[in-house]
Amino acid sequence: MSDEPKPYHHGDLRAVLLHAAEAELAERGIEAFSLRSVAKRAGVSHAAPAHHFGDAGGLLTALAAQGFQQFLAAQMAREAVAPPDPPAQLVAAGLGYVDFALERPALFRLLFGSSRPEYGNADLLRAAEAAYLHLVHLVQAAGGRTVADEAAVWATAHGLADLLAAGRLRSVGSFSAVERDAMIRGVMERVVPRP
Amino acid sequence: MSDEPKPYHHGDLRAVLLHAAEAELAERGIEAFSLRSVAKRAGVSHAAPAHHFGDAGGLLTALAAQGFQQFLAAQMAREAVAPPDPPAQLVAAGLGYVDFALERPALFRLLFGSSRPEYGNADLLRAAEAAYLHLVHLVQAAGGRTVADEAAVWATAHGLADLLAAGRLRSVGSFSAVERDAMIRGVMERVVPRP
DNA sequence: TTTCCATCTTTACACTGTCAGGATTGTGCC
DNA sequence: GGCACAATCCTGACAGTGTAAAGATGGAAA
Repeated sequence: MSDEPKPYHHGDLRAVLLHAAEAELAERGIEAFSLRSVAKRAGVSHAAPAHHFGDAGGLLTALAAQGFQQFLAAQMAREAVAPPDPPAQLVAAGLGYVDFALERPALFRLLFGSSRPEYGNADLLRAAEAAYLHLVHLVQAAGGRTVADEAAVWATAHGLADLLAAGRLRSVGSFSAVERDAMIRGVMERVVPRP
Repeated sequence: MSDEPKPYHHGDLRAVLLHAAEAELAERGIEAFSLRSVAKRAGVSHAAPAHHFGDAGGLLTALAAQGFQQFLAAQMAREAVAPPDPPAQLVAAGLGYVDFALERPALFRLLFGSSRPEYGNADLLRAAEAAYLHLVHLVQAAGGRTVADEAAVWATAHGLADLLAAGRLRSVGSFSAVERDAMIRGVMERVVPRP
């Protein structure tokens, strides 16, 4: 943005590339994602990303790791303004799950619907594991004990997020944000564990 | 397979290309899907598909339209061997939904997690609409009346299918097929409309 | 048989990711 | 301060991709 034309060693190229990559992902979608476009947007040569991320998969892996942290943050933001009882916290996590998918659909698709990130990467594994453990913790706090308890909550939130982000749930297309939230709450409450 | 080397006008190139495309999709995934590889597998020049499908998106669109029909058939196969009461039919549809995702994960991802097919295409719209209407019909037959009823069933089945096909539900990784079916049944029964 | 047209091939071009080698700049050591 | 070294970035090249244009082939209608 405010950089003067000093090509070499501008310090935080790695962060700039990650930012440019997410913008490219949001604008062109994951299908047309191009490493050269990212480099061009960052104002750098087409081979510069290789030094920081290895290859295109490495860049998308780093972006996914960062994305999982933001994904978890979106859930926690909803939990922070929800009643403290475990069922309400679980419903709030579902709302945050959908928030993230609707606000950043391309990134959401990178996290859950793409095989380009290398899921053996330590950073990505750690970030994804944190999001997973957070969900498991919420389910257990609400009294969930079985695999079905965990799967029901996760699958329902994930299905709502994926279908809404893709615009497939046509009946919800005309909903306002509050109507949509109310619907999500209603659905999530059906799968929250009941002791 | 049993074709003799008669290059020109071998009759059913369109069907052969669709078959090759699905095989390529299953083997290399949607990320590495290549039109030239499909043509090579079909034993034809790399520009031959253009005449039948226009461009790569056209081929994937036709593949998706065919895929939605098979997707609906997988649900109906489960319904055919289930009790005839509406709730059981709805649970069976969910099992078929997951069956399809597990047996053809790349195709499932093409249908629900890709923007490459052209969803304005008439054939694709018709096939997707048929699958959607079938679900809506089952929900209504079971007593569902609200948007939440429809969304709960669809999202849960879709979430289970997507997460299982991606291998994300680690707790289910060690399950046998019957154990997995039992878990899916248990989850689906929580969101089936109850009058 | 002759003409026409759908089908398929060949050729070409721009774009992509990746690699090798060269240019530039900051940094530790004397 | 001056210098070798390493980190960083650029240039150039290559194989592979999708797509368009133009030519080749063979079936079908006249």
